Amino acid sequence: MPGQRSIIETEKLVESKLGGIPIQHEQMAVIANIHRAAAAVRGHFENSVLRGSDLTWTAFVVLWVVWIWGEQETRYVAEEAGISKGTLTGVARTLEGRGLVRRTDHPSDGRRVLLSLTDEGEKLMRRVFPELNAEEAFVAQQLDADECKKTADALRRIVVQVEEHGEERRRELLNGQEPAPRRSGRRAAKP
Amino acid sequence: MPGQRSIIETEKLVESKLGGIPIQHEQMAVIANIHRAAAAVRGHFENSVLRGSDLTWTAFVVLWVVWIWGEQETRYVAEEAGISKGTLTGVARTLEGRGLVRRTDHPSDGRRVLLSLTDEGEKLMRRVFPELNAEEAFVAQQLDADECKKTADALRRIVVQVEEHGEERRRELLNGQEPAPRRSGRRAAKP
DNA sequence: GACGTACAATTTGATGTCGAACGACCGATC
DNA sequence: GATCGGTCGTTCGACATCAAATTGTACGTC
Repeated sequence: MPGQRSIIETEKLVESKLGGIPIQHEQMAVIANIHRAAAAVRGHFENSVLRGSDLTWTAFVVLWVVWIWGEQETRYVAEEAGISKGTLTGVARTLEGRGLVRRTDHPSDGRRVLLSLTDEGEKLMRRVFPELNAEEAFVAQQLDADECKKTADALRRIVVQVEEHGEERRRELLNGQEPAPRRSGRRAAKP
Repeated sequence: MPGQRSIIETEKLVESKLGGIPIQHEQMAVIANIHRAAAAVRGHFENSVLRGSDLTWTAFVVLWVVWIWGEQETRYVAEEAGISKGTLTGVARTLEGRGLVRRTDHPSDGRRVLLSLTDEGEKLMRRVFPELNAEEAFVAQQLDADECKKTADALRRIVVQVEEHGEERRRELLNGQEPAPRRSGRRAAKP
């Protein structure tokens, strides 16, 4: 999955494909590498420590959030885990089916649902998390502590940039037009 | 999606959850941020320039590979795009249905299939790629060229580490046991 | 208490995601 | 020219993924 082709060669081809339209090379490279790294790391985790417990990366992240922060409303879990609330419904169902999490009705608000770990879920996380952290150290082995910090900081600034200015940017790009609907997704019922 | 909670607070909780087992903090932070950044950037792309053409990020990457490198065997496209060959089959089917790519039998090897862009696919990429590159520049706006380079390099080293040593590492972790089967996936047919 | 607005999670439909099983095919060897 | 080990893309099953539609609840106002 690391570009089998050289970066230089790729950029030359991109230039020629576009016939002189200027390209932001450094930005293109850093964004491409973010995706490569995320996929490679996720794959390594799923095929090492998560495989034995039959967890996907997403399922692990959800468990992690509930483990660290305790019983939480589902929308906070979704936000912390970085997935949509619709996705969380499915993931929570899977985890509930395996006896790792529990759903509880909110004591005072009938709309809300709380997620918490079962004893088995707690036990699993106490075992799996240190193993996973060891793999985090493994994949980042070639970076010293300072490089880790600087890289983490740069990535955080990208996240902040999208969070703070992304929505406005998307509005500007649309320039007044209504956003195109997504092709997939639920259709309106006939009345 | 950026941790609503503070890093410091999170780390304290992790410590207490584990009761003294030491954790690699810098590595944990950089890996967490890689995933946050990848998800945020992908979401921004899909909701800005890709939305109008009804492309997912994966579909765009596949188109990009075929656009830049020309007609290619599917296994190379999958590798360059960073997805499994099974996934590529589905994505290529979708793109073929929209008239953006074409499948061609390999001239001398009946097992292989070649992917290439249709004229419509070419036209789409000439229009969409510069737009997407502009969004790459937008999300990386807070990083100067040098920071982009350093960050891209650090991420590349993580990818290389996993590619070069991941498989061996996973073997060591198993320590001679056969790997656990994945729960999902095709089952063997009855004989 | 009926009504309306707002917000919560779930459902839905199309698509992506993986690894393993599978069938078609290649090339070599006998 | 039959067999055999290996490779290629596809199929399969379980799951993840999103946004929009939907259902249900909360909490005002009248």
